[in-house]
Amino acid sequence: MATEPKTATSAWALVWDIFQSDKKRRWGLLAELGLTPVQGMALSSLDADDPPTMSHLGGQIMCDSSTLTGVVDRLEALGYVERRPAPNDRRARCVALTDKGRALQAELRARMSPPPPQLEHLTADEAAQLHDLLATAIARHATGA
Amino acid sequence: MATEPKTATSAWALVWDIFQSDKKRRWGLLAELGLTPVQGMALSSLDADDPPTMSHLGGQIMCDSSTLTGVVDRLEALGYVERRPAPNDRRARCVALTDKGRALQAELRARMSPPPPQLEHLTADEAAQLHDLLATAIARHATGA
DNA sequence: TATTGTTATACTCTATAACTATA
DNA sequence: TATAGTTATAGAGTATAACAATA
Repeated sequence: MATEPKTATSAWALVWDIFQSDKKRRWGLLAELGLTPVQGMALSSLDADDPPTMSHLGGQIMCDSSTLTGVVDRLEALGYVERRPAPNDRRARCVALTDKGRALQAELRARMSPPPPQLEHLTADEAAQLHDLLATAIARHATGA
Repeated sequence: MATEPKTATSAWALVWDIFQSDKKRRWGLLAELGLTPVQGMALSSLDADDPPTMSHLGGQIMCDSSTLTGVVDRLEALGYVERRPAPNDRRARCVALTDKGRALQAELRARMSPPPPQLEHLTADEAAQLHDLLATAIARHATGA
């Protein structure tokens, strides 16, 4: 296009480009740990101090309850999580990390946290600006401002 | 954490949060159009003027050749693409959009392009700053600067 | 009656290995 | 020999419907 728009829409398109170009690295990391993408999402979203119920976890990772049954079955077979009765509802079951699962979660988070190479090319000031803009957007959205 | 870091890493974590919170909308859009996530990626990455070969398309959307065979089979059965012989290599086949596929691609791109609600809360100036920072990062990475 | 989770079923995605046709 | 694409096979993700236990 002749004139660059520079709107929220065009900025989002750039975010997409960066996300897409980083996909190979992320998938490779998961594969090295022997996890599928959904297993990685489930594992990294588990709160060690507050094990969610199946339905709560399903809501977090946008996963059907019948799908989640299979996913958690496999994570349990791998020894990363275990199902426990829920305290307040005898129908529900909580998904709790095992020690092995906690260790893998830490490893996963550590390896996933580095930004893609594009963002490494920003100066410290520029990175702080980027952080502030995003934090501002999120905060305004949260407060409905 | 007590002190906010404001680095490229923390900025990337915020991008993740926004991406995650927008997932439901994106998946819903695809479902409304009767497409799976991979089908959506394939369709939206096809260049109408320059149909890629199977292997080129597979590289773009990070998809194994045998997986892609099935994906393209289904897109072809739905009438969105058609396989054509490649001009220079009698082994290869190009994946070309049909008229129906071009229309769906336009619809898909139009519906996917709006930014998530968080970014709508930025002013025009802030959005332009965000665009510039991301464009700078991408440009420096591309030129190895 | 409604909700939580599982099972049954069917389809899609995914990768590995073997294969055909072409380079 | 190497590469492009398909097929066969097996496992994992996905959703719908039916179901049992509990709220």
